[in-house]
Amino acid sequence: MVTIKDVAAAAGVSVATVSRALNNQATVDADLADRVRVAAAELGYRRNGVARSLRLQRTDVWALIISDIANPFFTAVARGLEDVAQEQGYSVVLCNSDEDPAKEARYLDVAVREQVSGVVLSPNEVSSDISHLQRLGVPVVAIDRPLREPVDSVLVRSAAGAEEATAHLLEQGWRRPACITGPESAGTAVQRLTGYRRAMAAHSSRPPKNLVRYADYRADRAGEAAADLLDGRYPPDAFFVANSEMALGVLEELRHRQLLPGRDVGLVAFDDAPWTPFTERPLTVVAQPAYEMGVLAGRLLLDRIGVPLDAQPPARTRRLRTELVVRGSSLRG
Amino acid sequence: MVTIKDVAAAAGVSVATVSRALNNQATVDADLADRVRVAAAELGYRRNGVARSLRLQRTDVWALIISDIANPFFTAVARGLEDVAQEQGYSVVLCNSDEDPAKEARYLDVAVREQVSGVVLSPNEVSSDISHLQRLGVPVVAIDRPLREPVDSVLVRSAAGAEEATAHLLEQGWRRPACITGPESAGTAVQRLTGYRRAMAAHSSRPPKNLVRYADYRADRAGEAAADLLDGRYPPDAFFVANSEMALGVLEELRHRQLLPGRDVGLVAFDDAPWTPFTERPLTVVAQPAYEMGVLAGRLLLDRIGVPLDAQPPARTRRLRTELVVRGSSLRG
DNA sequence: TTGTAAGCGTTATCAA
DNA sequence: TTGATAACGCTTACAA
Repeated sequence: MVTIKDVAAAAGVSVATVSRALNNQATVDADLADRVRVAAAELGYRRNGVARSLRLQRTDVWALIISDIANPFFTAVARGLEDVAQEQGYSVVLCNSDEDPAKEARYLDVAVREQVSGVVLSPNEVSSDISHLQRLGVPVVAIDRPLREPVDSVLVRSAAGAEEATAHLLEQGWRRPACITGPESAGTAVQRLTGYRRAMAAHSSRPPKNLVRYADYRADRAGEAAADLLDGRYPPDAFFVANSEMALGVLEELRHRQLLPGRDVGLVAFDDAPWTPFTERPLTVVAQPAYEMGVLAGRLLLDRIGVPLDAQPPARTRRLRTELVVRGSSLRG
Repeated sequence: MVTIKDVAAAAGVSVATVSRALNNQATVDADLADRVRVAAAELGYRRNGVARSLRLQRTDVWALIISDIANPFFTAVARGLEDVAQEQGYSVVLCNSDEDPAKEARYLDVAVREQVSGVVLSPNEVSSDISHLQRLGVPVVAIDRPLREPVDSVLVRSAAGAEEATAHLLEQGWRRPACITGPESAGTAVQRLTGYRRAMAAHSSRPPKNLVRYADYRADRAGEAAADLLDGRYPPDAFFVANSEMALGVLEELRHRQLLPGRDVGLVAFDDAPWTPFTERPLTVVAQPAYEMGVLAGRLLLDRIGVPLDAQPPARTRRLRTELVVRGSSLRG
């Protein structure tokens, strides 16, 4: 490995001068600086980031810990965050907790150990433990899902979006829309259910019962939930599904039963995805500004990095609006 | 920050003993080890991975640098790699090069600087520069796309898969299947085109011309390519598309023209995705064993990590078979 | 079995 | 403006 020492020897200067030259410090003579840069290039020197981090007690790395890498929502968030990061000289490393609290804890630990300078987290549970990061003063931004701890958060108005979606189904004339939501431990799942319930209550003083199922945000469990609902005593005639991945499971079950969305049943999914316009009946969705959320999270991080603990602003929460995109699957006939 | 020194003081031992105890070395007295562990837990000590890496000249981190995070193929690869890594005590950090050679170079540099102990890369170009990693003895595995340098590789039999897909279209009675492939710089794009050409040549001694377009593996460019083909003098009656993301662009263009796959045109995409069974006519695809590829890449990495340079095996290439999954979009009528 | 101390590669302080 | 040197937190000879 070529170290700063080798460069110093080659350029005939001290290691201190090399360090200063390579970090573009103004106090170094232009000629010397050139000589150093030439020597570094010739030797193929690359700064050892580990040593640098140890000395500086910080890195130029942010961690983005997401709960499902296969979910296009999170990949769009990642893009947004990364664009802000790159612009400011940070790198983003992505960690996939896979909806598994143990994996999430592992990656939070990695973030501490590797001294990342900021963490964006979509917590699996509102109770996820970020105390260690907080104690070290590493800024944390919760994204998509709320955290019990008071930290900066970028959320969507889930309840409002869910309410709008459910109201839309009712307006279309569907009588018994069911709700398939995520796990009870996820704040978003609860909020989307709340929105659904609000719309149902607003539409009728005695809303139908037993039309709610908790799945785990995964396709197959959502398919089972749909089957269970359809086999019930008073089956639903429409579905509000709390994310697009679960919509795939529901679509499979409906196809299996030869029920066509937009004709035999109504269907709206929370969360857009690239494929949603191309299902047999294009899918009506509640779109989230995922990319913007990533950008916003990055900005919140930047606001805190390098700011002393006593000058940190209080925790801020940004709640972004969703947009109902009506396509075919929610219409009647 | 709580350091090993604080733990030593609290436990009344030396830092060396703390280090040994926390690394489960056999040579340390059981009682003492317990005392150390208790002290560490009470103080909330976490080992500083940066300092450790500097001393050991290695980390427990692998980098996976992929060319498109929104592509489900790569997310499945990531899952496979991660499962192997976790099992062996490594963490995987994901970097998204976004089909941009500059970003890729940036992340390769980050990998060097941060001293990751292994890199899995889906190169944007066959000429991607990994020389620095090689010089340092950091094992590299190329995945999905070949690299000019001799490194371990996990590829699929792209040409064979493409040939099978195209032959299937021809067998179904489509006369003029077009090929929309990826950028010329990507090895996979070239191979898939080769397979297409092979099938066309095998089927007819004078295969139709001007039916090939290079897009960049992105949906919108593929849509434009489809439009261009359909507006040509002798338009195609079927499409072989080199990945599933581009299939979305083609689907959009077809819908725009009210052409239904499986009735008015034939359509096969290389690369499966979760949504492919749910398009208006379920999409026929060439499925790749993405998860297994990730697992394999991890195993190849493990074979080299910690092995001295002179004991390293020669570069190995694994070529995995694809599977043609016939659904509706390639059928006729 | 335990402790002392050197050293990983860098940056920052201080003196020249 | 430059150089010598200490320090970041850890692991590991080597000594006791």
